[in-house]
Amino acid sequence: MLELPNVSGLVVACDTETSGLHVDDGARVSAVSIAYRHEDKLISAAYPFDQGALDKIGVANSLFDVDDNCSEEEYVQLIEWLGRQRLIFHKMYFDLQILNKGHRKWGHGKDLIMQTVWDTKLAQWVIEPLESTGLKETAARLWGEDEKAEQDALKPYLKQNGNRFDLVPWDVVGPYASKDAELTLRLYESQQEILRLKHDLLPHIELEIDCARTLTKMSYRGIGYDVNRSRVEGQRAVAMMKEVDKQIPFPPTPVEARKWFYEVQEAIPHCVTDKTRQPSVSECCVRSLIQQNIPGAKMYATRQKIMHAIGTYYDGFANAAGEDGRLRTDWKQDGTVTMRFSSNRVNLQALPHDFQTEALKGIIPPRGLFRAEPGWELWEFDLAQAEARVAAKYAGCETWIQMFIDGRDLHSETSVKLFGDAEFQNRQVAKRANFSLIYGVGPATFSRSVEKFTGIKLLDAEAKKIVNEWREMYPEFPRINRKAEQVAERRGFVLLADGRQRYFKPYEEKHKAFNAVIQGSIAQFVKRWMVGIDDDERSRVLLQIHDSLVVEIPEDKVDIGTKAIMNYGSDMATEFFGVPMYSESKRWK
DNA sequence: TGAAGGTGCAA
DNA sequence: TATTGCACCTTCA
Repeated sequence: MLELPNVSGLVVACDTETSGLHVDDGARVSAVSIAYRHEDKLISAAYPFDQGALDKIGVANSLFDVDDNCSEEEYVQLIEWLGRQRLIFHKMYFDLQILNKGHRKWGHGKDLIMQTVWDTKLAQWVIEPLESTGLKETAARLWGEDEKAEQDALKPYLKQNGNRFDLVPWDVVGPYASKDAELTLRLYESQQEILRLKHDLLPHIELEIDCARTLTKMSYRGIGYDVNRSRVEGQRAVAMMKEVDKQIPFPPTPVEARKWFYEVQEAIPHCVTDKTRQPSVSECCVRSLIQQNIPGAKMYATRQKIMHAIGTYYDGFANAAGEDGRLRTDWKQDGTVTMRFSSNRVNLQALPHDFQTEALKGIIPPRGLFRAEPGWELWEFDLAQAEARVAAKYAGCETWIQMFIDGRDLHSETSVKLFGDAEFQNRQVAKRANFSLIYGVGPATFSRSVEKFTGIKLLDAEAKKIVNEWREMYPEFPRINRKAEQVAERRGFVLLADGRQRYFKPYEEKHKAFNAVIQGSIAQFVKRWMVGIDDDERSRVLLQIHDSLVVEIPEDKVDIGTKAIMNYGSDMATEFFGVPMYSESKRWK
């Protein structure tokens, strides 16, 4: 059995080595290392449990190629012992998921969320937001630790094994394996020292750690997805695409499309590509080709939509789903400049609205393939007009604030002021103006935004006129944009609603400072909302989509549950931002 | 075969 | 001077 002190409540830094990067791609524990202080000594140890994987390779090469992995009993002993300590990880989100899945052969998954008290990666991100938060990079920066010996020793093995740490023999990695747990413990201790002086950072770290707990639970859960149906609908989409291709008078690739549209048909390019400045065949450009009655344009646009849906959703999601038929995104919590989370592996923060897949007639749209747990329902909660309300507050725009207090319609009123009425199209343009001009955009970008979202083409003079009139109507926004830019320039950061600092890199453009305040403040709020409503019995948060939350609620508690979540969000947001905020809900089905 | 570019999705 | 984020496909070195 392993030699572990028979005590509880020790601060233990823990690190896992694994066979991959995501549980649904088969990642499991291959080794566990720990570091702690006991009786004034720093003790560290590393235990292999599935290292070298002799049974995978199948053949022992020499008398010394023995299986030096620890036993199943020792695995259980270690996990139970960890369950009695106070744990620290450098990215708890990852290790907790791995430990919750357990060993490749033995299982013994254990949820250690409540035992986890600190995350050195999250803390490091809050303390030094512009530096790398990698463990080795941070150690090198703080203490001049050099990892060269380790790199040199492991490189040939990793190269041979496709970067699989778990396939490197234990006699090679073993000596280095406990290093990360040791570094994590030392980093924790140094962070505690720093926070004694910068104690105002602690609440921000605690919020991030709370979020990590919820994000970890969200990843344990995943979200129900109808994998079989996804494949069936995907096949129907493929058949549909083949039919479409028959009607396209050129091989349906971007290069051939470009040739056909702009050389053979001599169409007028609507816009050019970013880097190479070629005539573009993107959706907005093809829309202009359709208006020019260029043959093949309509069908090419349809093809692009269908192909994107197949690759990203119907096939992509089906391939990424876990064995339990649930989709698990890989949440990235730190590192975004916006303070937002991001969704990786499968991007569940960019699910198409049904109107995007209207070209796929008779095929179930991607959102229709998500499934609630039997006895539960899926609901989405969002903050209505969050950016406009928060921006009005920080710009000090009384006109807007009063509208929100009175419950009047912002876009209609802007439309009336700009165009004399709130007819559908005018209101749409006014809405785009309100969305984009609060951040100080110019006529060109405004015009593009209007065209993208409404299909309405404005003449340059018209766009310029609207922008100028809008700025005169709501002068608080141009002013606050200039002010925010100056603050960012002078201090190197702007403050968000909760006091979190959003730093700018030296070379970073500062004109986006006001945008950063609004986006960042909303992100910080939604973190609190998410953490506050997450509960395994009454309302499980499954997704966070920047200003909205997708939540699973028991059928018999839907009425109280949805009301409670909305009231909680509305009240907390109104208090948080000091302007009337409210949340809306709609069922996902 | 990997990087870069283009495209499309979300907020 | 809108901003930010991610995945898939094609092209090209």
